[in-house]
Amino acid sequence: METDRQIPQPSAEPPPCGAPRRGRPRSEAAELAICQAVERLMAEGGTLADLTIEGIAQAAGVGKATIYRRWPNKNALLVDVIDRLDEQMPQLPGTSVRDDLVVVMDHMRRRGLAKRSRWVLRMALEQLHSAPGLKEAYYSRVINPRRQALRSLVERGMAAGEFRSDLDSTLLAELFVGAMLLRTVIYDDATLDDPELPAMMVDSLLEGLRGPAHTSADPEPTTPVDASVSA
Amino acid sequence: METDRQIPQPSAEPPPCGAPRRGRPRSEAAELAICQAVERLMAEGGTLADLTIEGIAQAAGVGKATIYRRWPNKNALLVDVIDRLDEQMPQLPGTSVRDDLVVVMDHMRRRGLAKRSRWVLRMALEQLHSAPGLKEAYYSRVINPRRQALRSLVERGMAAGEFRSDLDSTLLAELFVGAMLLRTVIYDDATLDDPELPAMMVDSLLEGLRGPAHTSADPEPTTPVDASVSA
DNA sequence: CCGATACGAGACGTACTCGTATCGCAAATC
DNA sequence: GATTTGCGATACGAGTACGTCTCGTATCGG
Repeated sequence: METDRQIPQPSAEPPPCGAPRRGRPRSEAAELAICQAVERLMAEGGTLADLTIEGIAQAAGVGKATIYRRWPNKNALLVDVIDRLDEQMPQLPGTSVRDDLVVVMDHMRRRGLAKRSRWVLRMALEQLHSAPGLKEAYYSRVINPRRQALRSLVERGMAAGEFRSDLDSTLLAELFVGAMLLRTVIYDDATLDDPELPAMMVDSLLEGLRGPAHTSADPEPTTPVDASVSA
Repeated sequence: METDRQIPQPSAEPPPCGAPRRGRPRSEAAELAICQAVERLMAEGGTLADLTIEGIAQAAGVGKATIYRRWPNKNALLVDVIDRLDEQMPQLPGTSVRDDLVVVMDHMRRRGLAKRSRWVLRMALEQLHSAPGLKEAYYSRVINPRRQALRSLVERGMAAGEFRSDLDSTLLAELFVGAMLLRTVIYDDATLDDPELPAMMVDSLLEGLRGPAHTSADPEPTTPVDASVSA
């Protein structure tokens, strides 16, 4: 149990006020090289345990002491790197919310293809890869049977005419369960207590999420503010 | 010591055929206790690294040798436990595919509430907890800003009438991006190459996933059918 | 020039875990 | 009863990583 010791101040940001820092100043290049090395190693995949201090130091061409002079421990370094991540949002066209949404989701799609992004979540799942066979066992035993069963159910619905049949059954299944898995796995702060949630999700998806705007007359009193705030 | 004869296979399942197994037989209770201890420790959370052999042995009240007599290493034990998991599907009412789907998703919801289930995925995310602050930094820096931005976008669409406004904006946002996150994070074998995927997802969700079955005879595919189906 | 600090490199101690080996004892077959 | 195997407990070696410390060198202020 290592508690994060706060030794006086090996802090990342030495206070520029007060004494003008006698002696050799800290190399800004080293600090940059460390952070960039961490990001590079993150992009290469691997689990949290694979990100060793010595590996980071070597990748950055830096001694370990140079790292520990700036961050009290490995954890603080990683948190700091994550915190400095400049997660840029995609440029939204602003023509319609539907178009903006498509852009956002295409951004997600492309980032899903890139290794570097979503490292934290990917790292978590990559941990399964460090235990050979565990991932395969879990997927073949738990994940895939459920996917298959769900796909069969969806295909039954398509054959019965309850569901649209012009979409891929796999995609249709994912559209149905995606939000639920999101809540149960990733958004761990989201509430799951409402027993009406599944029915609401299914019926909303069946009915469609479109509003009345695509028709001409719309005397809706809610004053649609459609200012192009997409910046 | 002549090591040639002994122990070619410490396999988990000693072949019951052939010789009737001289000496003391293996305790079936020990095997059960081991598996149950693993499942219990899984339920308690923690990462893959927290599941140590000695911890398992102690939790099971068993010596380490008893474990290694049955499984060649820790990984095989875990894979075996995962593989023996009796993942039962929920009983489907079968009245309609929609009702079945609601049951399936409610099953997911309830399992999401239970700690024990989905251990492998949870364990992966729990790894973030082993690095204090990392999860918080990632969520506050990456996940939550995107959630917030997406929610603002959805609310803009609701205000503009493009989207339904009778649903919670958070839920609406999750319905839109759920499937995409599913593919980018969990279903890593799913393809993301199709650049039309986001538009197809968004438009399908807007249009609704219902088929023509609930009406008598109207196979028109494009006209949005708006039956009065209030939940 | 001098003290102070930073640098890269790497040795070092600590702690943890895996997987093996050993030690009495227990439970089965021969 | 002798032998063989399993049992829990635990010592052991090997490996890994963290975080500290030392060494010789480099760079700052004074």
